[in-house]
Amino acid sequence: MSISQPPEENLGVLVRQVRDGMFHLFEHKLAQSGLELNLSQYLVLKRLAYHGVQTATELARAIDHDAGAMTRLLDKLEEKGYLRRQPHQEDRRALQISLTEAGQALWATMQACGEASMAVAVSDLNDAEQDQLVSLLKRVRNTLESK
Amino acid sequence: MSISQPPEENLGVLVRQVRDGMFHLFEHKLAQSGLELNLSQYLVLKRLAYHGVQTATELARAIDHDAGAMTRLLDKLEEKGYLRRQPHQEDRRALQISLTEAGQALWATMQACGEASMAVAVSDLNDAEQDQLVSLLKRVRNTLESK
DNA sequence: AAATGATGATTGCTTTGACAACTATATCGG
DNA sequence: CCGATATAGTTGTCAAAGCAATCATCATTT
Repeated sequence: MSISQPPEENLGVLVRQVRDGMFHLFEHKLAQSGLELNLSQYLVLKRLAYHGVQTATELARAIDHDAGAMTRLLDKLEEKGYLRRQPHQEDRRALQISLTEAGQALWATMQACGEASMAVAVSDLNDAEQDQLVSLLKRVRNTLESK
Repeated sequence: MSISQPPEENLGVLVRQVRDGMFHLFEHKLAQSGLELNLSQYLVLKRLAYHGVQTATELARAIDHDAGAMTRLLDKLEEKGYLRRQPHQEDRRALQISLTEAGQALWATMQACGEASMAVAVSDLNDAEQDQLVSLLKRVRNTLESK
């Protein structure tokens, strides 16, 4: 069966390698652009750019992070002036986190890095193959998240 | 184009989710079996089980780890009695690392965890689809590692 | 309305892994 | 053979992320 034949070419190893490869490529591109940010911070900005105001919990879930890690990640981005924390209107426990002007400007640059990295990663696949890959990965992800 | 249409369904996010999903499932299965080991340690044992004696550098490269991280990882596994470090015969800088009896016994148990996790992950794909997925991922990986 | 339990955010603690500096040994150019 | 350089492994330091505990607030139940 397809699961465990070759010593180090199985699905688990491959997914890991691809993930790490994309990760390194992306962080390299960020550094090249003079941006001192990491992937997690990028994902938070992306989420805010696409979904507008969010709570810390929403952000944590979106990027699959611990709440404590999110607090500290937000500290850094707020400190650098890319986002602001405001009290939530209806829930006094929660925050309303949004991008500042600087954050929105930053997002444009980072988005370019993200798209460039992705383009490199899939440069050997045609459109149909890309769709196929995405479709297969979605099914695996859905299987996994349904435990 | 297929790269960046849906907000959070692109290849990068998916690879990340699948990798994390498989990772958590596997570590959960290890814990269930009463094994206090993590994925990296598993990968080292796997490498030793399949390739016999290895140097620390070979192991580090095999699991894509820093040399310093490898030293400490080996410390833990040696301390628990799963492997031994012996001086290399031809190169006095290097080590010959091999599994102990306990390490080989442990490997059998861990292998079962690994295969069970993998089986869950791909349970929604038929054999042809699994091969397709592996093939596409290999191409992406090869593209990435050729920079 | 009070009590109980759930949720949002923060903080302290720990583990993991990267990076850099260092030592010892090996290899290569002259 | 000798000096320069590269490689193997170890160690110190750091940042990122997970977990547990805490506090405040919300929701539910009676």
